[in-house]
Amino acid sequence: MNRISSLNSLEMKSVPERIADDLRQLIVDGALEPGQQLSEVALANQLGVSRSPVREALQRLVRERLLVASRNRGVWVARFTDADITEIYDARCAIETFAAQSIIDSGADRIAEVLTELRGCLDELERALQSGDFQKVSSADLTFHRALVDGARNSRLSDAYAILFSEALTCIHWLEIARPSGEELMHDHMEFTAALEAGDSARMREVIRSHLSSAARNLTESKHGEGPADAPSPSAWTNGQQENQ
Amino acid sequence: MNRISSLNSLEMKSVPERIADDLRQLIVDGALEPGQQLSEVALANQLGVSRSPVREALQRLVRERLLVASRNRGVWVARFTDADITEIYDARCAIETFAAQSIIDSGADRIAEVLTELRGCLDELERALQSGDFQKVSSADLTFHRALVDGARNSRLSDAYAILFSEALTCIHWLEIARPSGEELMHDHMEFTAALEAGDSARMREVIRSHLSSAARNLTESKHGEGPADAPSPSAWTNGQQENQ
DNA sequence: AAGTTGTCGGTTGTCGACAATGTGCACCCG
DNA sequence: CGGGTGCACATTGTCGACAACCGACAACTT
Repeated sequence: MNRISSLNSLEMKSVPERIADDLRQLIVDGALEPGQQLSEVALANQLGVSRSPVREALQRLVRERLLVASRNRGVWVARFTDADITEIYDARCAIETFAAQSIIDSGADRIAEVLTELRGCLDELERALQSGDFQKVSSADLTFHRALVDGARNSRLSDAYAILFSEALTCIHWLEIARPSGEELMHDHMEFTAALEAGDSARMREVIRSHLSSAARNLTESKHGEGPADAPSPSAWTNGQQENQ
Repeated sequence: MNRISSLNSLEMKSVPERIADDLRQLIVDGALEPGQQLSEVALANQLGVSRSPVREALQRLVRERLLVASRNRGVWVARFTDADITEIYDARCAIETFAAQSIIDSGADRIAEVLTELRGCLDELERALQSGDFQKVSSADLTFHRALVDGARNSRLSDAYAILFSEALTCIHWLEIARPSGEELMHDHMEFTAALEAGDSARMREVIRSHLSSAARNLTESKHGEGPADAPSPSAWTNGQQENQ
């Protein structure tokens, strides 16, 4: 990246986008409690901008399901249920499985290309595990899975996957017990790489399914009783109506 | 549904949501040309509201990829390339395949349930084909595929699929040549049902893959030279930077 | 006392005006 | 005549203020 393009990229992001990115990071890192209400005016004052860009950022996060909105009432940090966790990991499974198949179908060159990426991520993951920094481990895990999905060269799937991963990370950070052991993590990811290297679709499917379903099970099994007390979260819709906004 | 709840549902949707729904319908139906610019002020005046709700609606459609935005320049109706069509149908394939697998794994009861739905959609599709109304055929086709995906009981996948189908319909309406023959359509959808009834995952995968890839091929093969002349569409980004907003 | 209705605080929803930005064109200079 | 510069226009981006709305509590009625 040369000097000019790096200069451009400084102001590339719009204000709402930067606000959304910051808030997303706060939620994913667990700095904002599930069920906590966010006020447009409060955020606007805090950030020194008007409500418009804040509002736009919040709407984005609502669409990413990290926030829940109730019309004329407010927005709250999403509280993920077991059903949500199952949905998220099932959806991740759908995308990863297809991505793997797609890569395998793309021929040996593409496979080799992705394998190189994946092995780099694997090294990084090992270093992160040895450092014991959970933040780094999450990040390396994300990078690995994204590398796999991005290997399918499908921006729509990549975008959808990014959102799902944010949700998953949020769940993980609030259910700290659910951290998988380092050995299991390394083992699973090496299985990924091996199955891809072998070009074995069926095995790949099984590896992905098993990895994600065990991860989901870890999350749903840990009784998340340590969550914050029931905040005045959006608990008031009378019928089957979905959340609005 | 009693009289009162039907009254409630009149004002259930927010203004931005209704605007987005209307615009989406216009785009999907082909009433708005690809590459055509949409002005916030013009739409606001036309609808008798201010720019705020219009702006929010446009942002939603941008996120659904039916519109393309360029900061401080405007928004345009998306122009789908062959690469887009491939992406869209690949992504649909990913979701439908997983949904089918998920339904099959849910056991005989769920399968029977979905089969009932699907057979209803099949009847409707046949009626639509006999009527020769392409609008109805599209709608019946949509209902069928949505019934399959919704059968997986995964709201995240269902939402993602809805967006993909809108994109696909938009492509179809602008490439009218690409309409599949009625026989092929009925045949494919009956194959779906049969494979699901048999609970045969591998066959289901193959049926979905084949149906969607042939549909995508129809779209990409028809040289879409009949599209509108090059509008001043967003063609001005200097480097690999994605579209913004 | 139970149910209904009125009021109130707080939040978002909408609006019109202004500022900032990017584009295209005419102009100027070499 | 070509390349760069500055201007003018159109569009979005942002702002502050007001209106509409929802939920909760209190007062009222029966």
